Amino acid sequence: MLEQQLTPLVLQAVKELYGIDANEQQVQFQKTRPEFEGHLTLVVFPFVKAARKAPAQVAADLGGYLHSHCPQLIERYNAVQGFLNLVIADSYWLQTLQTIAADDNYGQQPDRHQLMMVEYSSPNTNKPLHLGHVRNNLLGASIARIQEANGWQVVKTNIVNDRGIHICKSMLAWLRYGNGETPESTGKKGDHLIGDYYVRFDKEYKKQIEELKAQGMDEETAKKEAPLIKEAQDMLRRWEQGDKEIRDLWAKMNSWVYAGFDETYRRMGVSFDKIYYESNTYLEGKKEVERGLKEGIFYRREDGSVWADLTKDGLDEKLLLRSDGTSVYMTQDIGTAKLRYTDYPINKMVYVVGNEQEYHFKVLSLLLDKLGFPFGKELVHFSYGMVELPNGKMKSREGTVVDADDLMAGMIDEAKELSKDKVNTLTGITPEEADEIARVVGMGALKYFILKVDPRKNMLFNPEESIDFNGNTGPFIQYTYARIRSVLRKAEDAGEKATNIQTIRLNGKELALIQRLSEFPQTVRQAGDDFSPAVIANYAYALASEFNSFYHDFSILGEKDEAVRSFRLSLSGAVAKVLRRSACLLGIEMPERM
RNA sequence: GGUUUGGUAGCUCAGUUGGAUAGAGCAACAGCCUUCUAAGCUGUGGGUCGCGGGUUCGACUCCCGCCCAAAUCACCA
Repeated sequence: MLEQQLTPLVLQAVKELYGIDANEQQVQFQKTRPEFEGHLTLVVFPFVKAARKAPAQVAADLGGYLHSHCPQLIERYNAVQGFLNLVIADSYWLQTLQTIAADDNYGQQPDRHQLMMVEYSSPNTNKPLHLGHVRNNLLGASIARIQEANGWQVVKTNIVNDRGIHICKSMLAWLRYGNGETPESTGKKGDHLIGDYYVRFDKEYKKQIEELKAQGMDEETAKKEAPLIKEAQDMLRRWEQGDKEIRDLWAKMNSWVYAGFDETYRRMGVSFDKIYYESNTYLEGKKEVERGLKEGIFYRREDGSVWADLTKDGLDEKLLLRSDGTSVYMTQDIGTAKLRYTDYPINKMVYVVGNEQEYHFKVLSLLLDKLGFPFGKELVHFSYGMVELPNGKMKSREGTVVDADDLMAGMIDEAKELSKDKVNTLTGITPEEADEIARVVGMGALKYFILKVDPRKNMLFNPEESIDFNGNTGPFIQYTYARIRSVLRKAEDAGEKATNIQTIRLNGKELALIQRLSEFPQTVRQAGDDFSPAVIANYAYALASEFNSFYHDFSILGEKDEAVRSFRLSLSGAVAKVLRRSACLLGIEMPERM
């Protein structure tokens, strides 16, 4: 890398010119701002005091030194105040492009020989996926790809919350009001069908509460005493006891939901290597808690409930088993962790879970550590922000959720509508291809929209305003790619070749593109270190944007000079490759035409 | 109340160990298709970087105080 090449020379320069023993930290390079001439800028302020000279003088001195010691690399320089702008020779950039073009895995970091498990999605089985899950799934899938690019071996996992009071509510409502409806009989996706009964339960439950209140009961008591909730709780108890009738119903309804989820995951383009079910892990969690109890890590209260005392760690006391012996969320997570580490040699565990659960994961980390799991302390809670609607948070019971299936279908419809005139002008296009383009572009718009924002921040989604297809969007990047592909196809037809050209003069836009391309590996590393697909999205946008500007100003195939034409083909090919790779890290597909 | 996170253009967002005159997109306005795909390109307007102090050659960035918003502190998940 350029900076690494120049740093020792700068250290040598300050030593010789001023007698300063500087360290690498003080050698600060940054990309030259567009309003100045140059590509790389050395910030000389760190040396100004010790040099006892004006900043502009130091910059000029260092410029002269670097230029005379490395004329083949540094063609010119200019000093503006404390900034030394270096003009790097074309030959360096041409060589850089050559290296990039020849590398089929450009950006891929060396193998770490370590395994990272990424948990994401983690749905409840009582309702369909909504926009919040979409953010989770897209982030999880993207992070998995980004960490693979950073040399990790990645196992994607999903913990399905398939048991508990929530699913009992749906089951009960279905038994009472369902008349034996099935996905087949209604033509509804299974997850939506179950979700409808979850909503139905809530409606009837509220009705009962109101009736009880009308009879003079206070709200708190009414919520506990309503027959429906008591029945649901009874159902949960029977489930835990293994009541065959309840278990059969539960299995049937969950299977409907899974078929629905599979469909949604498929459309979303996310997948898992291993799926865990809470109904299988909660007992394991209980065992671990019992062990902790025996070993004196936890304690039992008089009512029989089991607790962990975390006051010494600056946290509170945490419940692990209820007084009736049933498990809570934490118990289940402990069990799931145990099973996972028996199944895989995990070096790092990552949980993609919303920031509302930060406290939970702080506690989980501590508890796993206390229980003697080596991975406890280092678990990563990849905590992302909520998706908010203009009038606040989404609430499934209040019907203010944006459904995942509806959202995806809407995006694809919109892409189809928008592209109708355009796509039909493409030669030899079939209706199937046109549909496929609409699907890829619609999903690309949705994915980019969600992934381009910093995961840690809450983000706003306004259902009234459609997601853009112009500007800083997924389709912008896809379109740039499709245009390049079109040019490359034409070049191939004409027998044009991208060859290794080392002798031409570069224009500013070509040079900016090569420099941008050269930043890809560090961008991948940063995205991995920060767990941020947004870093990749921003990079891809900058690259596409710069290419479009170049494409507008210069002809590739129409260029008279054969060497330049060949170089531009090579450059365009490299841009397409890196755009594709970036999009892939985001889980965005690229159309060959659009 | 404690803890955590955030507050940048009308709106949605970038701004990576502190660096030059804080950037994009959308929306508005004005241009550019007989030339490799106009989902594109070029330009104009739009800012007290929540407020006030401090640290220093230099602060959107670091520190302190305050204001606002969100999350969390459950025998919920």
